[in-house]
Amino acid sequence: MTIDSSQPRKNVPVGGRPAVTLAHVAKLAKVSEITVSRILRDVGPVSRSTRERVLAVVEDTGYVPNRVAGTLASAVSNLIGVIIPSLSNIVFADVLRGIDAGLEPSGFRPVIGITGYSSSVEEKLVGSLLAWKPAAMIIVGFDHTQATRRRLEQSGIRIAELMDIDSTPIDLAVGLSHRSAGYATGRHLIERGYRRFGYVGHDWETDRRARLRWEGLCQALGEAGLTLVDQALFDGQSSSQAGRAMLAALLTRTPGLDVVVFSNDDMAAGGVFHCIAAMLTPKRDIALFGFNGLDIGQALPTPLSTILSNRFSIGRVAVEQILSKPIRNDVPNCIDTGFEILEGETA
Amino acid sequence: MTIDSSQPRKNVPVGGRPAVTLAHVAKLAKVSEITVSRILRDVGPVSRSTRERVLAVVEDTGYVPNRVAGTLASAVSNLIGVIIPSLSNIVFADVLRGIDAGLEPSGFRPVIGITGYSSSVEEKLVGSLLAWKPAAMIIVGFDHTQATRRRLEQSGIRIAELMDIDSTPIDLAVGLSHRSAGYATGRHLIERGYRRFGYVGHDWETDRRARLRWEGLCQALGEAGLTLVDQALFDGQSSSQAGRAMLAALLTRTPGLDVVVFSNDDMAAGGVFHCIAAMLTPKRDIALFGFNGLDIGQALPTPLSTILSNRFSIGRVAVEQILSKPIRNDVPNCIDTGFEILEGETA
DNA sequence: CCACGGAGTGACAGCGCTGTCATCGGTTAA
DNA sequence: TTAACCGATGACAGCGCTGTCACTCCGTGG
Repeated sequence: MTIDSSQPRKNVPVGGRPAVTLAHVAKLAKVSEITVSRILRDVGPVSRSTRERVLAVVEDTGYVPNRVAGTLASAVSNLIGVIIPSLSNIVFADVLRGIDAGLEPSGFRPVIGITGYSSSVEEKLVGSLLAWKPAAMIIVGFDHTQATRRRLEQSGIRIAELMDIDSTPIDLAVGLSHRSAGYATGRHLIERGYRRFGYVGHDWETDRRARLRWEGLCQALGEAGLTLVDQALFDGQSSSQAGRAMLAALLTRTPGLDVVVFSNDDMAAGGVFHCIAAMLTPKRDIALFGFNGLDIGQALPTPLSTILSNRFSIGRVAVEQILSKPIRNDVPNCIDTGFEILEGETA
Repeated sequence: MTIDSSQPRKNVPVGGRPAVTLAHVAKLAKVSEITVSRILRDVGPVSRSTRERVLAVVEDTGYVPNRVAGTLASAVSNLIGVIIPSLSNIVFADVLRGIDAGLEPSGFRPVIGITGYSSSVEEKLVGSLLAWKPAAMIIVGFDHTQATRRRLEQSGIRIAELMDIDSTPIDLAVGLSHRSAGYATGRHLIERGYRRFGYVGHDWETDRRARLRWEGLCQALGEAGLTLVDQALFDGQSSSQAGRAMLAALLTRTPGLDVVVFSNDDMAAGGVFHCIAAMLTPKRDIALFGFNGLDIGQALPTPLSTILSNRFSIGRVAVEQILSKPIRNDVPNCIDTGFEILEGETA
């Protein structure tokens, strides 16, 4: 079964044959285009016999519906814009997994953009993704430029801002309170008897959430009449290597610390490695505490004491919310996916 | 400056105001639509004054071009379909990063699909991504169903198959020879004097590349008159936890091994953790070797001996190839991104 | 026997943009 | 002076699909 290509057509992939269109299928099945369209979308009444005949032709020709045309005609897209800061950090990969998992049954597809923590890149990405008329937009964080925020608001589509519920979203926020998580870390460690706190972190200009946790921690310490004795901040993105180096530096500079809180598990794993290399036993010699609950932390010789953030859920819940209600909330809505202290063996 | 919405229009996002269109901008700037289009795409001759006037209106109205319509009209899309098996494995996240990095300057956007290592899911994804008429398709691996392969071939667009150059691609393959990497592992370890080899792996029904490396390893051993003394395969995806448990099991079952090769760094890191917990010194008591060259392996107390695969490059090179030449190669082309032995301190 | 309703189908007009060809002054070379 | 030419602009016809409305049958109930 071949395609009539007598009429001139544009629909020719750069190096290939003309693509099969609805019109071709309709002609071959001797029905109108709209009938084929109805059958493929499973809407409206169609007789069994016509349906079967048409589906046979579709099968034969290998027809692939053109969603670009379909979206233009119906103004209903099955794309979801997704903007994340980075893929180097497994946390965002987890969120993306959750998004994909939530999207999977619905047939929606994520179009992604990676900002590299730059809000000007984010602004460009928002424009370029919005140009595809996505059904919704999912974006990590709240650090948008004025223009970004305006565009998102004006788009009219549903917007989910993820990770964080410490600010007011445009439409929907899904995440956890990083300030509370930091506070809980402080309370937990104080209750376990630690008093001389150190902190090892990474660049928090780009990681506002790490900073929020730090603030929560300081608040808990303050309420207990304690302070952070010393801290070492790595000037760059988090990594195990950085955590290892920073802990080494901190312990040299300020001996006598009880416990060191890390900005996240990557950094904390580095801390554990430093201890092993320096013949220090975590907890007995120095307690260590992370954030995120990554697999790697739990596989360490001494499982890391940390806080589990439900990254996967954050992505998934956001998608479920968005798909379940195509119009925005009247008032911005925050969904708390919570966190959980993992006792571990390092604190 | 407001939009004339007297005419009936469909272009109304589910809960919002009508969107600004080219026609609006054209009317406000008192030029034809095509002129606005030309200005925005920066094609054809346009006088300085018109350009400025139009751009001012664009700015004022916050006009966002509709790429859906543009793509339909011009048959030129700026989407790239990307299909990967998983995001839990940082390796694929790295490839995706490379893809994004390569795409970044060009304005192309990746639309992603995750198969979960299922080729029937892959088949569905290929259909659903092809429906968006992407400019090209990037897909990890060679394990496609017949139907998937046919569709990809017929699409006419450029197709890059990543990670692996041990098979013949449809159009372009970018990756490394996993068989060679396995072989190189074997040679390297034999040269260093190891003789009693063990292997710890994960489910290789789903990870064909791990199996290729294993085959290469066995070949090297065979050529040297050696064999794999014993191996432990974890029945599931790779993880540090699995590597730790499997190494423990293997060493109990078969004492006296010189060296254990792991299916990848995640597994090998678990092996290092087991050694630490069991008071074994890597290399002195038992040598360990991984694959991938992940950051985590290098941050370990004893840096992992492993092979660096250039995941980021794989993604990036694939994109560069695809963008530099919009039509397929006459004969399938393989690009070897190579690998590099990282000596480390565990073997 | 006729009106009525619903199942099954199609004609037609766009969706918002771009490719193509035409138009219209004004400048340059002959 | 005239033809050729170029820069600047626009008219128009789609791209492939779907929303809308209309039409044709049939079976049913009054």
